Amino acid sequence: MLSKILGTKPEFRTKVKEIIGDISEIVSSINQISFDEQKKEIEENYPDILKPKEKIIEREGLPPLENAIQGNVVTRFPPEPNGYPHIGHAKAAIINSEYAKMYGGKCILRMDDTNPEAERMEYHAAIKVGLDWLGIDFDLIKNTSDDMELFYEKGTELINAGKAYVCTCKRDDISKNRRERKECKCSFRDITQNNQDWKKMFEKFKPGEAIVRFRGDMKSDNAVMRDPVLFRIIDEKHYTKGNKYRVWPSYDFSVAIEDSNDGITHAFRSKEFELREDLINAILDSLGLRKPCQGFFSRLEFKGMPISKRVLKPLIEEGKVSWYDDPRLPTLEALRRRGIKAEAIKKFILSLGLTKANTLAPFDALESFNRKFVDANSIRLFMVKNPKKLRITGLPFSFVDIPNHPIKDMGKRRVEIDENVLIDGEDAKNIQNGSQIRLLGLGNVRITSVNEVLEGDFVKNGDSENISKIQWVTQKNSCEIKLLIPNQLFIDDKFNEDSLEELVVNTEPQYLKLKEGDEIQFVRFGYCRKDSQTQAIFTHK
RNA sequence: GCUCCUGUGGUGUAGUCCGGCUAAGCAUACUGCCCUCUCAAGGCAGUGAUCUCGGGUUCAAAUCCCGACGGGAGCACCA
Repeated sequence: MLSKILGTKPEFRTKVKEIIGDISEIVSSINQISFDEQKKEIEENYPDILKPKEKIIEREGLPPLENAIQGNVVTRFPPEPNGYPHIGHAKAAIINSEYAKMYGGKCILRMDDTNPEAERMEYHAAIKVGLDWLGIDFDLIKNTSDDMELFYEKGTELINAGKAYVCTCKRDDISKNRRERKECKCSFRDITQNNQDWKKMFEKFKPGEAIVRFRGDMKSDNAVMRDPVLFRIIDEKHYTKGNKYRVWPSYDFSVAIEDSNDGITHAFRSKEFELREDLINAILDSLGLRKPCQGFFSRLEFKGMPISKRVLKPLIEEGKVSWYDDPRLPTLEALRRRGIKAEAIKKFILSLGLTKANTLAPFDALESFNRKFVDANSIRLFMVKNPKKLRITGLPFSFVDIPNHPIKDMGKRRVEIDENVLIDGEDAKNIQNGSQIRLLGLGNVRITSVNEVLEGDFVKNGDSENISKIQWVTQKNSCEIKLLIPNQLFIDDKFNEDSLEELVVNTEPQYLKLKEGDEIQFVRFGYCRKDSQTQAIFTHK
């Protein structure tokens, strides 16, 4: 009661002590009155109270950005072309591009390709295809490696300012010193010496012999601040730049420079980069460059659907999973092939919000969004598993026209029929002799025999209430296809041997007329996507 | 081990910064009803959280403070 008053009338908050007495007096006097009388009093004089509460209007999309000016927001998505894009990439790309859209700004796609050992054109292309499919438009597409001269220039600047130095220590010693928070001897070399060594890195030094380190703080609690690497030597051929460069900037350095240089105002990336925020700011501060606002979000993974290359690669090598587009995987290609729509992914990801709490989303949340997109456009087709023969006598017609969709006008299809049809084995089990069944779109049949082949008589104008209604296909014209049903890949960290069911099923000849990639709903079974003339993949119920 | 992040119904989240009009909104899942020649979609209703736990501050705490516990990440010449 008190809270209610203070909430509505904040001006009373300073006089809490006085009010508190008044309220308890009033409340106790009201409590003297019986409930019915109270109710009557309210109904007569204060009917407003009885009205249901207004629904709180839910905020659409992402939470507002700090320091954002309409029209001036620039975001970016910087994937490394070292693997196939997956749902995690989608999250980063969608969040960044949505923010740009929200504020009428721009979004940049920047291929973060500064490790020639890992990058490949194949991945670069796959990322582009994936983003294209997601329907994300970028205002600018570039590669980090396009700015190598800029990195060298800024690196030189840091060395000349005494804010970076060349370190020639062994790798193990460097990490030992980091752990012990000790400076190494290279840290004390003068600027002239550093400049000479810096030049030598482009020619004389071998990979691993020298690196450029940022002068951070070896005593810092944040381990990434302990004189991190800015440049290292890699002689591997780069997939677009060839052998033009061999001194490559590290992630922290290139991101800092690029974000600042590209005019990025807001940079969102996943949580594992959180410790780098201080470093990036420190680098930009020591160069006197503008800093973007950084934001972080949790990684997105589905239960039992690993994203990491470390897990996926062996599965592919061992043949446990066919390829990166295997419908059990969370890669964009696999999701697409399985029948998940880009719009559904987008809605789903936005529904997860910008939390930093670990998210292990259940796949059914995505399915639910997808179902809404897919339902209206999916042609309904009959399909039977474990077919059981049914012979119908007294069939009065040789074809039926069946609507392609129960609500939406998607036309009808003509199905030629004769007395021999197939029904689903599961349905056949439940049929009793003498009972009636309804063959959807056809009519009722009274079962007269339940032997190896079911037999029945056609019933004209049969009642459809309280009768099981089942799908069917003809024996003569039905087509056999393979149906792939993806299940959870891992159960409790162990590969699920039954993660991909393969069924041979019979469906209508209409299937062959559909385009590859069309989403269909096999009636009473679920949504599936046509993968080829001979194969369909189960999307979800 | 050290450092950082995080903890709201079965699940995913909103609210937490600036304590009060909310014993907590939405989605999903589940249940029931309506619609229906599908076990889909759509419509309606319902179950379900004392906001990880324990202290503290306050007239008032999911919201602030302290502590514990659980989960995750970083400690690479990968990004």
